[in-house]
Amino acid sequence: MPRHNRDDRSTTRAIKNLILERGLRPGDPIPTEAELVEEIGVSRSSIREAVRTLVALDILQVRHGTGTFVGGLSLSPLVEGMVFRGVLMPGKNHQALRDVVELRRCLDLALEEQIVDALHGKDPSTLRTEVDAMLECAHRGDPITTHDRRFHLLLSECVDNQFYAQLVAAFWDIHQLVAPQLGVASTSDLQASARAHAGLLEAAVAGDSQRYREAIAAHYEPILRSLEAHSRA
Amino acid sequence: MPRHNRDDRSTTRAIKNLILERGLRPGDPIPTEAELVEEIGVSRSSIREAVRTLVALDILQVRHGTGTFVGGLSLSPLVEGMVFRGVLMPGKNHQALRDVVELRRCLDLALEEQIVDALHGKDPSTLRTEVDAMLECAHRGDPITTHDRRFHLLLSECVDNQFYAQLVAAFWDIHQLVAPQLGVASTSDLQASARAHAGLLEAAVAGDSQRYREAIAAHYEPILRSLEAHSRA
DNA sequence: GGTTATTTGTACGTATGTATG
DNA sequence: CCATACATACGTACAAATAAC
Repeated sequence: MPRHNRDDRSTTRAIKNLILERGLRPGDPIPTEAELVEEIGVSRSSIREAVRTLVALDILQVRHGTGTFVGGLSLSPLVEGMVFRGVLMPGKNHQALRDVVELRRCLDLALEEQIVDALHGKDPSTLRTEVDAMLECAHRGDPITTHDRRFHLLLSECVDNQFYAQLVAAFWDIHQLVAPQLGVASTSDLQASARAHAGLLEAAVAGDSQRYREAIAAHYEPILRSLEAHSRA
Repeated sequence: MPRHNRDDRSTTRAIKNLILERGLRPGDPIPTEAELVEEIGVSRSSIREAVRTLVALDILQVRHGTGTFVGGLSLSPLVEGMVFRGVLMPGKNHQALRDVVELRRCLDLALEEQIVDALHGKDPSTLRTEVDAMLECAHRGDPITTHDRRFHLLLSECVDNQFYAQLVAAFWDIHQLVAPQLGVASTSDLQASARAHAGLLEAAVAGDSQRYREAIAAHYEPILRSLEAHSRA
């Protein structure tokens, strides 16, 4: 009496259905592998392969020796895939990275109005803190990556769209993971970048849309220039 | 002499490195499982679990009885993850789907200039064909999904950004896969949607940015209205 | 068209590493 | 430190799909 599980798609479906039927939420534990074997009716190998698939999609998380849990449903698979694309296809001079940066810039411009509206006359201390830290780091020649990321994350939260915030984080991660191929940024680039972030915040709290759009251009100028330089090489 | 492969991360890395070192491209075959066992030095189970991970990310593709190949590096993992998010988190009235649609609209508006520039005075037959087919289908009350998708794909190719085109395709797929929860669209909605696409094309070939932006609004109006209706329910 | 070799899919058993109490 | 529960890894055998002869 052979089974007809063509591939692991049916097993992954079964696990996803199990999550839905029981109303599990991110962080909740799912049955152990042995229990899944019984409930779904396939071998342990198949369960494990299906779990791998769902872990890759951040639908599940596995803690060795502890158990398996519902994942964060983040955009991490997007990041991993795009990073690999970036290193696999360096053709046409980092076209993949350029595409990501261009799209980041487009989205920033498209949501300028919402962000300026949200920040006009506010000057939240969280954003200010990150900007000050960036200026300080750049002055010392230290990398500003952690503050840079937090700044953009905080900024993205001004828009009432969780998907947008996740995309911003994903784009930032992709950029950061692929950028090392371009070589390290100079101290002057660091300082210019820090000042660009300061300019973004200033313009937003001032409610100056025009200046905010110019600050976006200033923010991406060193990155795109670096990409241009590598295009000619 | 125990091995120190902590998890499948090292095995997936090994396979990815293999692809990079040999300069393989999407569609190229990679070694068989048995060969990978020898070359990487882990068991077949581990190889298979790593392959599952990479298949989920569309870095690999497996054909039963034939072999394993480099995948299309598409955004399919983004689609699968977001779709599951949409069905798992119906809270706040389809917030996830609304976020995706809103972002689609933002991107369309942000790239309006590039698309209008590319199409001004052109009126390409490929786009015209899809629009005519949509109008015809809507008139008969048939779904316009396939032509709708092709139209947006063709439109996205006017922008010189492969990532944008992939995102458009992914957003469309997410929308299409989650939307059935909202119930079927009426015939009048279908016809309105078909006319909206026609309006997009007309405005673009006329080089009329203002009208194009209005057409974008008309395009998303029925969708957002449907989402609103379900929010109040 | 049928046979066979190749390759992936499934199942099972066993031993080991890891976290919890 | 020990015992328990769980995930990790390995090896083997067989089933199913595909391709080539």
